[in-house]
Amino acid sequence: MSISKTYLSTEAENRWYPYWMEKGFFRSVPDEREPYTVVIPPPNVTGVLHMGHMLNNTIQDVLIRRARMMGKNALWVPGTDHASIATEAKVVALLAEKGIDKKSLTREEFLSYAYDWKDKYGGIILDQLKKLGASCDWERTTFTMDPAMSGAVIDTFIHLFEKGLIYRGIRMVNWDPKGLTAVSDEEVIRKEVNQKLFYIKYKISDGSGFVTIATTRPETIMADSAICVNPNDERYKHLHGKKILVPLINREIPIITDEYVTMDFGTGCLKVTPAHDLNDYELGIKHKLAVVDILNDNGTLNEKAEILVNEDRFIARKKIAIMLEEAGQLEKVEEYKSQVGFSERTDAVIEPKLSMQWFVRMEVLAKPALDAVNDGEVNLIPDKYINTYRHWMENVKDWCISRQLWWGQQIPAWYATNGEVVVAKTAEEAIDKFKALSADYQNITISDIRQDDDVVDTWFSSWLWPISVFDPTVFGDKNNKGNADLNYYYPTNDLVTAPEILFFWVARMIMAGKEFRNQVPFKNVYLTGIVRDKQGRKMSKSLGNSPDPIELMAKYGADGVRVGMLLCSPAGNDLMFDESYCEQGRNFANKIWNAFRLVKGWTVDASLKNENTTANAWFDARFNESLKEIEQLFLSYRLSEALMSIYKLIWDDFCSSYLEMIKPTYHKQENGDSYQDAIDAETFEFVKNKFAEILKLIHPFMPFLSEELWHDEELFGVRAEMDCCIVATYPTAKEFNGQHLSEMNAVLSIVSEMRNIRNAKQIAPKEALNLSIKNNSGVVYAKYALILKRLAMIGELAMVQTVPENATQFLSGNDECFVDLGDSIDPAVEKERMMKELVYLEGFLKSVDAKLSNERFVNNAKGDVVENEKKKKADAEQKIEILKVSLAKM
RNA sequence: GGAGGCUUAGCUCAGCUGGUUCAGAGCAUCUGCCUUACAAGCAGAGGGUCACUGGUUCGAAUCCAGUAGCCUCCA
Repeated sequence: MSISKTYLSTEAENRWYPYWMEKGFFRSVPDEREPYTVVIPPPNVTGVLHMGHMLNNTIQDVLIRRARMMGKNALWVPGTDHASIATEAKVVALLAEKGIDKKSLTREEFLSYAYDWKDKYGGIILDQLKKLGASCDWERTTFTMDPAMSGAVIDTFIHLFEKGLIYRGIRMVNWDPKGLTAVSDEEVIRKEVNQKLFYIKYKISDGSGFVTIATTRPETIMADSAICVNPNDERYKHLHGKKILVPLINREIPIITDEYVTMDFGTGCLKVTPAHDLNDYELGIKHKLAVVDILNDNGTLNEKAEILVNEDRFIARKKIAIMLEEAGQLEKVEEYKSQVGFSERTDAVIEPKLSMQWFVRMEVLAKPALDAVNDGEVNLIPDKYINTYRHWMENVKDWCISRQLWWGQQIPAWYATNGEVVVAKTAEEAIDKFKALSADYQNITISDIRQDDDVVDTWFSSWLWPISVFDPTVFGDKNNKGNADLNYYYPTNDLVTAPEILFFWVARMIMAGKEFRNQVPFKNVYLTGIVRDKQGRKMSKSLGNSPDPIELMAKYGADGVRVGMLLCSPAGNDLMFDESYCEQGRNFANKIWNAFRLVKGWTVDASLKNENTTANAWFDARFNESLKEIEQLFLSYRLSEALMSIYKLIWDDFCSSYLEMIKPTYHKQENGDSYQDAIDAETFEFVKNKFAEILKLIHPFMPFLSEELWHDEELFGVRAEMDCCIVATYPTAKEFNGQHLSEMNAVLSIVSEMRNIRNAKQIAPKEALNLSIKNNSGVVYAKYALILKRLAMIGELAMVQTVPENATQFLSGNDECFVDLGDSIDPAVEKERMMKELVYLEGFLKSVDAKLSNERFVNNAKGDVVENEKKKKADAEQKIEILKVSLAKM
C-alpha cells in the first residue's frame, strides 16, 4: 500500500472494480440464502449519466452492498430502456445531419440505422455506472427491446386485448403538422403569444338577428358543431333551442347550453369545434355533437371546410377575416395574449387533432394496485406520497399506449382492407383469426392485411420490467409459472426511483405485477428528490448548470461524490446540490486514510501491559451504541442520516477521541531526537479489529477506499483471494455498557472545559495543568487519568475533599473541578463567571418549580414526566448549593 | 381550476406518539494553532421570535384553523 499523505482515489478505483468483477462478487444465482433484489430503473439508452442517475444509483448500490454484506443473496439487475420518443428523435436528427429524410426510408431501413446507433452509444451510461462503483450483475444486463423483452410486450398486448382491457378509441393528440407525427405533452412547449381575438357575428337561422362570438381561430368556424351559452346567462335566454348559421358556408348548427361556458369571457358565447379543441371535444361528446374535421395532416384545410380548401391554416385565418369583413360579419378585432403550444422538435404550432389510438382500460387494473399501497403491501418512502398516489389512482384515466413512431414494439394489430382489425402475434396468426372471424375472409392472404404502423408507449414495456428481466415468457400463458429466477427473485425488495414517475412507472408496475404474478413487484419504493443547483433550479442540459459526474468523480473520487450526494439528500425532498458536498466527502475519505496511516505507524511491544482498557471498553460501547442507531436509520431508509452517524462515529469518536486516548506518547530527548512509545499488543489488536469493523461499516458508502485499506498487508497481513471488504460480514450491534458511555461523557466534558481554559488563558498545549476534583458523583476518575493526560494534558490528577485555593473552577455534572493556575487567576473574573451561572441556574430552577407547583401539571402530566421535573429540580438545587458555597469562600 | 407538499442558524437539513437545560447536526463563518496521521487538518467560539396570526392545552417547533411565500403533480 502506498504511504501517500492523501487518499489517491483513481488508483483504488482502477484496482478494485476489475477485481470485484473478476471474482464474481456482483454475480447472483438462486441458492438457499434469502434473496435481496433490486431492479434498476432502466436509464434511457441514449442517455449519459447525469446527477439524478448519480443519486439514484448511489442509493441502490448502498442498499445492495449492505444487503450483500449482511449475508443475503443480493442481486441488482441492470439494463436500459429504449425510450422511443427520445431515441427516435435523436436518430432522426442524426439522419438529417447526413441529409437523410426519415420519410424516404422504409421502416426496416430506419430501424437498422437506429440499432446501429444504439449499438454504438447504448452502453455508455452503463460504463459510467461502473465508474461510480455500481455493483450490478452485469451478466444480466437487459434492454427493453431485446427480442425476448419485446416478445413479452406483444404477449401482454394480446393478453389484455383478449381480456377486453385494450380497445381502440378516438383521442385528441398533439399533432405536429410539420413533423407529421403526434407528440407527447412533454414535447409541447407552451409560449405566450400575441394573438387577435376576432368577434364574429353568426346569423340566427330564424332571421331574428345575430349572436357575436369571440375566437382566436376564425379559420375553424367551418368545423363548428354548435354554439354554446351558459344556461344562467340572462343575455342569451331567448336563444335557447334556436339554431344558427355558420358564416360564409351557412351550415345550420344548434345552440346548446352548458355551465362550462364562462359568462364574462369574450361575449359569453362559445363556438364549439369538437375536432379542433380538446375542451370542445369533451363538450361535443356530452352533447352528442357532430365532429367536423376540416384539417389535413399537414395543416391545410380539406374539402370539409367547403371554402379555402388546401390553404394553410394560418393563411386561411387571414383570408377568412377578410371574407367575414366583406360579408359584414366581423364585428371587431382585439389584441389578445394567450398560451400556444409549439413542437419542441419542429417549432410548428401544435394542432389538437383527433385520431384513433389504442388504450388500456385502467379501472380493473388500478383497483388492486391502489389496494396494494393502501394496505401496505407496497410501502412508499416517504409515505407522504401515499396521498398523491391514492388521488391519482382513484381518478385514473385510460392509458393511451399507441405512439406514431417506429422505434419500439410495433402494435400487433392487423387490418383487412375494409378496416376490420384482429390482434395476433404474427401475420400468419392474423390470417387464421380473420378466417375464423367470417366466411368473407376465407381467401384472405398476407398481402391483404396490414399491420398497425404505430408502436406502443415505452412505459408499456417498462411496466413489465421487474418480471420480464427474470422471465419474459410468462405474459402470454397463464399456465406458465415462470422460471427459477423469477420464482426466487420476485417480488423484488426495494425500488429506488423519482417521484415524478410514480404514476407513469411505479403504479403501472404494481398493476402488471398484480395482473401477471398476482403479487406486487417490490415491497418498498424509495422516492428520491430532484437534484437541483444551489439556486434551486432543476439541473438540465439547456441551463448548463449540471456538473459532469465523470469529472466530479475524477476530482473528488467516486467515494467522495457518493458521500457528497447522500449528505445532501433527504428522502423524497429535492436536494440542492453543491460541489462542496463532494469536497466534504473527499475530506472524509482522507480523514479515514490518515487515521489508518497513524495506526499503521505504531510499533507493538508484546511485553507492555495494556494501559488502555478504559478507552477500549468505552469505544466498544460507543461503537455498538452508534451501530444500533445506524441500524434503526437503515430500517427507516434514512440513508443520509445513517451516513452522518457513521461520519461522526469515525471522525469524532474514533479519530478525535479514541485514537487520541490510545496514541502512544512522543518523547523528545535532549539531543533533539525523539522517539515514540510502543503500543501494547492487546490494544493494537483491538484497534486493528475496530478499524476493520469501521471499514465494513462504511463500505456501502465508500466501497473503493474501504476495499483499498482492507487489503493493506502491513496492518492486516496478506488476505486470501476472496477475502474482500465487499463480502465481509456487516457489523451488527451488540449489547453495550451504558455506564462506560456516561462516565466518558463526563470525562470528555472535563477535557473540553480544560481546552477552553487553555484557549482563554493562552496556555500552550504542551504546558501540563493540574486538576483537582471534588467528587460528588462517584465516578472513579483515577481510571481516566491517562485519558485526561493525553486529551487535556493534565499533569497531576488529585481527588480532594476541600476546595483548593487559587484555582479556577467548573462543574462537570455535579463534580467540582479545580484547575491550579497559580497567579494567573483573576478572582473578580472568576466570581463574575460563577455568578452568571448561578443566575442562570436559579432562573431554571424557578421554571421547574413553577411547573411542579402547578396542580394541573402534576395531575395531568404523565408520571415519568413529573419525576423528571423533580430530578431536574434536585439537580439544579445541588448545583446552586455548590456554587453558593464556592462563592462564599471567595 | 383540482390535489398534495414545503417554510427551523448564512447554506442544506434532523427534530417520530406535544414534556430531559429543546431549540439540534453537518457545512460555512470567526478566534488561536504548520502540536511528527491528516492545514483536504487540530482546538475553541459565535449564529435562530422554529414564515405570520389566532386556537386547543398545565405545557406547542411539534396538534388545529386561517394568511403569505415557494414547489410538485393533474387539468
